[in-house]
Amino acid sequence: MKYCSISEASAKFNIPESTLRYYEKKGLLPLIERDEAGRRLFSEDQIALLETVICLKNTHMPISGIKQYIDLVVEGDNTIELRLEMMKNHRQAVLAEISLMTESLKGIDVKITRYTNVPRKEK
Amino acid sequence: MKYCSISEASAKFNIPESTLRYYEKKGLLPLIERDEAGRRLFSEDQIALLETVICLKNTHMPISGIKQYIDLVVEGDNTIELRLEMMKNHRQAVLAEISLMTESLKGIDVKITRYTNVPRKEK
DNA sequence: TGTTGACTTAAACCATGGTTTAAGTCGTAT
DNA sequence: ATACGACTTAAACCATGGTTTAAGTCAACA
Repeated sequence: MKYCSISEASAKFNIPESTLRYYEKKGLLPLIERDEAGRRLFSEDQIALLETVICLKNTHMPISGIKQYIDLVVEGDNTIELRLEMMKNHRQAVLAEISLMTESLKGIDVKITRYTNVPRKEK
Repeated sequence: MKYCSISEASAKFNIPESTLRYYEKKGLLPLIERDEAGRRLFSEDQIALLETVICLKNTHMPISGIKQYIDLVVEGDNTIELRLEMMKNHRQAVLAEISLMTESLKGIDVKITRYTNVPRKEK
């Protein structure tokens, strides 16, 4: 296995090192190994987990929710049902949010149209 | 013109009264009239403006940005170009965010598929 | 050997977006 | 008259999601 340092992980995902440390402290990145000097070593599994964390973060799952999910992952295969439920629920929430944004975007487009077609002295 | 009270506005958009007061204080709802007793009166124009505020909020424009926009609206017709620019920029930001969410949703769907097809004792 | 750069920690700090509280003022129904 | 519900204010409070700071350790290079 290849390991990477915090600076490499930071560069890879374009996330500040401070944020990665914060995530670890919050339990989003458990089981991170250290070298003899106490420096974090991200295994490939950790990187994959980080990718999942980022995916959940991008879809606006709160940190507490991500932690719940990660805790289930760590707990092992007998939590797969629960994880499935979580992901299904989250999926619905994400779809709802995308719908709301898409709907609200229409209001913005109306303004763009209106402001574009303002033909001199007309409201 | 019809006017409505804060409780009516609150009910209409399903937004707490405290939030409406907060928005007014932040400059998102300027020029709100009062009755003799000092109570807010939302005119139809104010309600329309509030609808815009909500639309921008739903698409994650920060309060500072919404205030900028509202300030331009209040300033009058000579700011239409600027408003158009703002809305165009915001539109791009919203599209980018929707893209990111949609893309990240794929990662979630992969998990759902994986967890759904876990056929007994297989990783 | 010493100084530089990458890392560590805990704790303090910050911005954002509200929500809650406390104290008070009205208008109206009893 | 009074008591109730709807409203007002300013200020305090809160959660979320980080970021920054201060002080220290370590490896490697000059």
